[in-house]
Amino acid sequence: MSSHPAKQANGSHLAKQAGGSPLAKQAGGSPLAKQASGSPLAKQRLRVWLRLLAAQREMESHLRARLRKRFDCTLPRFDVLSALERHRDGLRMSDLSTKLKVSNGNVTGIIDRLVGDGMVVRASVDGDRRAMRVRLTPAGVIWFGDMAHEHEIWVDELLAGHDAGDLEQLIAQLSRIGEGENDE
Amino acid sequence: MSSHPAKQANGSHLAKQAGGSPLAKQAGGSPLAKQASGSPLAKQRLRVWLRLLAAQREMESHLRARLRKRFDCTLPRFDVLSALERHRDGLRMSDLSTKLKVSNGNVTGIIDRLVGDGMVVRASVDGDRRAMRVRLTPAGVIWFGDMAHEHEIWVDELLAGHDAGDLEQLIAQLSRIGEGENDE
DNA sequence: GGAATATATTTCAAGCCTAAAATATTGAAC
DNA sequence: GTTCAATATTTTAGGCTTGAAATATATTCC
Repeated sequence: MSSHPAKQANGSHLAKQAGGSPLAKQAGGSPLAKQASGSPLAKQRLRVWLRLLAAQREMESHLRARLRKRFDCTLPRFDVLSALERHRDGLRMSDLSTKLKVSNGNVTGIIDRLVGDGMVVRASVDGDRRAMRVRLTPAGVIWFGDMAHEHEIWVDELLAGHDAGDLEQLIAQLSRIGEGENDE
Repeated sequence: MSSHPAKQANGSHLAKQAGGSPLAKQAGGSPLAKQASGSPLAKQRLRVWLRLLAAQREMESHLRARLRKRFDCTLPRFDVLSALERHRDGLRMSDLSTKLKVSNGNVTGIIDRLVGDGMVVRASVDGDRRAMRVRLTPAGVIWFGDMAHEHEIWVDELLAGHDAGDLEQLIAQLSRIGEGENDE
């Protein structure tokens, strides 16, 4: 996951950018024209993307390690349980993949394992024999409750350096990235 | 990846309060007002984490799809090539895993495949027969150059809604998350 | 020099992930 | 009612990812 081009192979063989003026000439007509290619703003956006990625990885890696050591649970499993916790009446497989934004096949595998652990159950949906409704078991509810509690503390610690104002700024800026998407 | 506890079924055992956060007081009214969850600030931090995750996934998923369709390349491969592009004299396997923050075994597999594709080569390091120096091949340089160029445009598009001020804010806030880490 | 320890890399098992193909069922058009 | 497209899920193939164990080489300490 990620991508840091940061400084593309400029000076060598690739034609790439006229070379003279740093401000792109704005090749006008051609839709395939290099557009924003070397602009300072594009570079800054690239920097933001790399930072975003680094921050996400940093936090995810901490959370994954803790979840594993303390609860022998993975992040994907935690995510699924979390979604199910908010929908005690159950969710369909497709609801899960939509909410978590992962592929259908992926959800199938995660649910298989959670079923094997006795944390969730699959039930048929009446009126539609194609669909499956997935629910937390009582054990799943308890397990997730314990984990969620600690998880919140971990996140709080990881972002301890950010006060209310910082957080508000972040929410505002980050919310404009997926634009339109809104879980729940 | 990710994690949305959002509303854990707490109310039972563990005592709360995030150890590290000095600002985490303000739980408002009665002791009971602390409710089934942590302080409002902790909740807000959780919200930020979820947004961060959503934004990252959104961008990553777009970039991955484009990279695949246009260049038949994956993001991890792109990342490795990117690191190597910035170090034409080559990097050791361990340098790569450090820079990309992924495990050693992971890098081994990615490099194996890139070698198979003729985009990088492994050479022994003299003075240390344990180590391997990995370098881009000429074909790798060209391939990465092409991809990096488009990749920058894609990122530019994905963050088109953010102006210089927004970007500066984001960089400032995000930089304080990994705290201390700094690639290159 | 030789033993213990540390470093660099690979291998391994298990799980995550996607895109695409395969199944099964539903719903709509005819 | 049969055909055809859409929907819900699983399966499959290939690749990514981790943490831990295994190898091989270096270094340090005696």
